Amino acid sequence: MTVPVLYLLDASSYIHRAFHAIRGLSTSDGVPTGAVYGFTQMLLKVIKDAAPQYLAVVYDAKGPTFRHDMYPAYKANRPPLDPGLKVQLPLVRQMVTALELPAVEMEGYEADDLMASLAAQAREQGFQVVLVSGDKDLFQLADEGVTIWDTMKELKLGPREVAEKLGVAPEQVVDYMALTGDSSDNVPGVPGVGPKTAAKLIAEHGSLDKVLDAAADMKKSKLRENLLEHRGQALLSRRLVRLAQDAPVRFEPTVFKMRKPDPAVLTPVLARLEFSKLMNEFAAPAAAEEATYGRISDPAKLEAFLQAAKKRGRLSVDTETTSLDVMKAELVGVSLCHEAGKAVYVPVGHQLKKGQSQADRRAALQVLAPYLADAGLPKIGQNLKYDLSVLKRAGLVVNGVAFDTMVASYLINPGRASHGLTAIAAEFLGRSMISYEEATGGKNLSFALADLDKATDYAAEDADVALQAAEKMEPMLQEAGLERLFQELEMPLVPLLSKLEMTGVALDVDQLNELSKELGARLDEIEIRCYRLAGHQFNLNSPQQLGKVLFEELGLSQIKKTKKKTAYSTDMSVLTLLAEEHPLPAGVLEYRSLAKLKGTYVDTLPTLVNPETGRVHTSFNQTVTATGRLSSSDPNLQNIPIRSDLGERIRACFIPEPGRLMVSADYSQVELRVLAHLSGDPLLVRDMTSGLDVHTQTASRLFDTPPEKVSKEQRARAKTVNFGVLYGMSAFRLAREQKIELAEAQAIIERYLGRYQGIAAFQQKNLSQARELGYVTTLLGRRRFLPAINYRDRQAREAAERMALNTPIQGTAADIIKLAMLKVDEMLAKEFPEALMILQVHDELVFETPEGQVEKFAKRVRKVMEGVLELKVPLKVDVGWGRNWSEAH
DNA sequence: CGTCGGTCGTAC
DNA sequence: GACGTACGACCGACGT
Repeated sequence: MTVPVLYLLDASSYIHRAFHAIRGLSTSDGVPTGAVYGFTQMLLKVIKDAAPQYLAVVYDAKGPTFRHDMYPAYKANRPPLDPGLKVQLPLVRQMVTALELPAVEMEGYEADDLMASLAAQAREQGFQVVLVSGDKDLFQLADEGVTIWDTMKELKLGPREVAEKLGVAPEQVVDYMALTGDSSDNVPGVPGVGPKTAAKLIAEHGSLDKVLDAAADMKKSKLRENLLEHRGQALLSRRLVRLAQDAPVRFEPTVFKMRKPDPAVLTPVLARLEFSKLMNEFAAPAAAEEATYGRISDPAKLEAFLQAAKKRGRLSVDTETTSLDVMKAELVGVSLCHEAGKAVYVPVGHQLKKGQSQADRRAALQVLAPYLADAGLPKIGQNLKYDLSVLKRAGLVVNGVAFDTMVASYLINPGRASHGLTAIAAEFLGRSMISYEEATGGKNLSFALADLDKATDYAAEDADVALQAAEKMEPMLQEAGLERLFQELEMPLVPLLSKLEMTGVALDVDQLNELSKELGARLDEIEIRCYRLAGHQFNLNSPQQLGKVLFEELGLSQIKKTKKKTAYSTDMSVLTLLAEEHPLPAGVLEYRSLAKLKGTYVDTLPTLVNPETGRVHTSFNQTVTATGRLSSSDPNLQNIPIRSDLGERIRACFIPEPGRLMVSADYSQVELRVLAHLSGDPLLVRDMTSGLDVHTQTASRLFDTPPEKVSKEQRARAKTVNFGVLYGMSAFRLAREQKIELAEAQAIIERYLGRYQGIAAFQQKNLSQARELGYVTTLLGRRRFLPAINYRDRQAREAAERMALNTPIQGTAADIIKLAMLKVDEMLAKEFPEALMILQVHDELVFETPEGQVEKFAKRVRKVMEGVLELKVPLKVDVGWGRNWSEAH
């Protein structure tokens, strides 16, 4: 039979090391978590590597110990506990508890003493003991049954290794340390005696007592005096470093037996700490019992359920489909819930097995339709935009879209890594959920093929969790002052975005294909030219290979390294500089710009045209950006080129239906106007109101030149400064951008903030708010947490400062255009029912409208957009139109 | 053969 | 050692 092994883990040793090793980790709302994370990782590593059967985490006593009675100055040199660490200590205990690990602590004793005492008892009961710690105090315990494992240094120390390391046997370690002392614990030892001398003395005489007895006869006068004079101090030191093996703890194998953590307990702790990676590892196993939720296949029963929902005044809705792509997804089932824990699933498109039944699709949808369309029945759900689109395609209109948990989670904390329902369930309800894989029995299997019982549990749970999460979130939105933003802006946007996505935009595919051929030919030429210049073929798309050619073979000047310093940078700025030395970089630049546009847009866009609608349907994501902007993906239509000629030709491929025109309306200088409003700076407000050119005015003030005498170059410089202010620019960057000395750049920024004192004050206000409250806000109260703003890590802190300066501006601009989308949509419904909103590109809205009404349409759109909010400066909108998106600009 | 981090480049 | 916010193509290392 194998000998059982007990692992005793020194918590403090690892907490401190983790705290210092991992700086700058915190939850997205600002609770530091580096020490907990590091500690947990280390703990899991021990569990994984050693697979211990018996283990305990051992803590130091919170208050003084018996050593303080012996020696009041014990550990007196320790600086006070860092507050960032102090707040994590209870979190570590929570984590250990949640992992269901046995823990030991005792008033008056340090962890080392408890470990020594437990080890002694475990040895008597026939256990081997491993002391998991980095603390050398424990070396004294090493013997044939006790080893010390320092996981950080990957060291396992038995008596032999201790003897090798210190030069004395484990039982001599206390005597040795009595001579050397321990500066971290303020144990004095004997002055002038370090590790070398101590080891030599102990080896020669055998013990401390014998060393002290022999002191008087020693030859080295300094050593002799020190030993004689500090004899008492040495004896005291030995008492301090000797671990108590008689602490009143009891080793009971059953108590120290490892258990498996319960996901239901662990999940909420991991969620609160935002340890999402660990959360995946500990995901709850399948709850593969019989269905706990109900299933409805009888239309009459569905009717009754919906009547109850109507009476209760709310309905949580979730759809199951065959695809994540809404424009391809077919409805498979609908889950509904109006009372926590009592959701139902209505399958309408499953492939059934023998003996199973589902609702007749048409009958079920017919019953559902009036309830979904009932604006007086508030709808709740997760990512309702998706369900709205799916249901719309199934012929069902949804009104009364009241509470989207994904959107609510985003407003409560836009910085969270995920606003998925699983994350929300963990964070707000402390529960885990059935995974899609479990429900369908595979990763990418269609939901229509899923086992009906599993599908029911999975689907119904979504509706149930959304309902319950919404109840939790509602008061949190109130508390944070986000209620109006949620109710009046973000929620009304949900159906509008659904509509926008479903509308899509038409492409001139023939033109794109033509462009592709032309670009292909030009790329071939450039490629050949580049190979000739390099002397051989290589992959022009590989920065790594290019770096080798440029810097190793051709010997061009190395200008900068990449972020990770692993390679030479070959980005645009570098190649532009190198173009003066050699013709190859210019060729690569040309290749890159063409290849980029060809690969990303010209060749890709046509493949994304939906065969049913003949149009491209992007996703407008409402819960992605940290500032409140929308983002666009699959494809991203918010970064279609505009600056180059080729970009214009790509934009020209975005076209309206025949007989209609493309209309583009964009806010002019919206961020500067927002800055003027938020800061109230008198000069900027005056400039933005007067209609004069704002960059010329800035140049005039920066360079002490009358506006009419401002040169083109001065205006351009002022423009970059104005932009820089919006982004929280550093002097360093400005100097590089404008190719001027750092000192000059500093002077320009100082002069700017001196002239625009309202802006300087606004910046200070944002910084202090972020430091004190931990977040910044936009005009409509949108929040962004910036935990890093109080970090010691300078780079992280300064990045957070720039975010604190930029976010209120960018976020307010986002608030404004979202408001504009809603107001324009209302206006369109009343006045231009044939017009369609097509795209939003941050400060621009794109429409298509019948040719005949375009001028009147443009006028009305401008009026509505300019009037969405009354600011200290007017909002200005430019409207253009044409036969394609390019012409509309 | 798929995943994922790094690099680069487009937009506002 | 980077002025803010995104998305995505491509490469190449890494793990299965």
